[in-house]
Amino acid sequence: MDSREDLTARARIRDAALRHFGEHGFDRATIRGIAATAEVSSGLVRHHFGSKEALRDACDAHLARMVSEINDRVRADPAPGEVNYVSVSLAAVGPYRDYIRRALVEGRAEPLFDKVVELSADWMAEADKKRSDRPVVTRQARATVSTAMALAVTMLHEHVSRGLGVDVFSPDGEDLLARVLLDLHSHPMLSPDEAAAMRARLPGKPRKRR
Amino acid sequence: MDSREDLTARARIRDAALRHFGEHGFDRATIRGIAATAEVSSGLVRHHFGSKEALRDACDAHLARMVSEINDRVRADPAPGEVNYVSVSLAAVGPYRDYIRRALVEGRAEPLFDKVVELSADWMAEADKKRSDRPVVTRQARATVSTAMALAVTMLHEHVSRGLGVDVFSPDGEDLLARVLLDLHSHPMLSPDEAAAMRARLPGKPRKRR
DNA sequence: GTCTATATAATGATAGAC
DNA sequence: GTCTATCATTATATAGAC
Repeated sequence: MDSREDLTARARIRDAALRHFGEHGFDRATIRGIAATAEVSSGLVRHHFGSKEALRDACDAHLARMVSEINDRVRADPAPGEVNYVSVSLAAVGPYRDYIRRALVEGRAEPLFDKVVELSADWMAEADKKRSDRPVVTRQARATVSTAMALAVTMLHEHVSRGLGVDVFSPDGEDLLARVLLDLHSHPMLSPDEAAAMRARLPGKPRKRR
Repeated sequence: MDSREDLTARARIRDAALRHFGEHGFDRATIRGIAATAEVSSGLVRHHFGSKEALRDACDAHLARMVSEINDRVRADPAPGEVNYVSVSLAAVGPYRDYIRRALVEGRAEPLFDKVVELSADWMAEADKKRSDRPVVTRQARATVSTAMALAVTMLHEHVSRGLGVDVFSPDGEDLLARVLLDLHSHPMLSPDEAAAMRARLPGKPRKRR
């Protein structure tokens, strides 16, 4: 959260909003509470942002900017074939995790999701080179679903933590999670033959690549 | 939603609450709105459930009962090696999709999640028989993460729909999604060697199975 | 840019009649 | 079991002073 104490009031309000929205959700969070955290009056919040909705929009926009920067940094980074492209992004985005989680399930923060899909597609393009059979669906489609799956653990972290017996955001949890993901990602649920058979049994007419 | 018109007022309120909570979220949903949908007075809601929170608890409990029934039905069903165990559950639970989605991301509806994990673990036990190498993590752990991933598309359906270019809950979307999942599940992201190499590079000390 | 004070509107909870 | 009426709280939005 920019960690400096001498931020403009506007920035302090925005950061406070990010925290409150993340912690309590948009509805439960109050302008007064945000103002208190930012150490300003509720009137000033209105002066700068106009309304609660607009304040949320400002939060989304700020996050999108940040994600763009992270995106560039990850791309520049030479770390090859890292499955953890999502973990990396999420780590960088750490303090905003709660906010992002809520935003995503509410269908907001589109630029954020789409950036991660791009990243995933890049990685997948590499993997596709080693692949013998031609994919039956576009890379974009596979990257999208793959991204959703990669975000699932974060989205459902309470349940995953319960199932794993350890908080997934703790060091132990991260370690265990990494091992689980490694196992899952190296052991396909279906053989190519099984997949083909199931695909043949699909109700819809055979369709074009989309 | 039990679809009968002649339900007890209590049941009508509960069903209306399920819809309102799902559509608008718990905070935004109002007792008055729920009462209106159920065609009763707001006073009666209080009479039957005491408070908004208690009403939500009743919704969760009702859903848990339903899921248990679905669970039993799926288990009894001879459909073998169906990847779609989640789709099946979700289809049966269709009208409550929005409610479930919100409940899950808020860390609620534990019994629901845990039941699906059980189902997933059962299916995985079958798959493990065909497996040569010994998994490095418990089946419970793998089933948990796997379940979270399987639920991801539902959780993030707006974003997935946007990425796919088609509503995932439409017939076309379901068809495309099925093909994507088939492709993803039959093409591991990592080879066993790669996975082993990455596991070796993991920071934590090698750990016991958990 | 920043504050205080107030208007206005909803909502959850409650009490009590039928 | 069901309703009407009302209270008390809380939050956003607003207006205007410094």
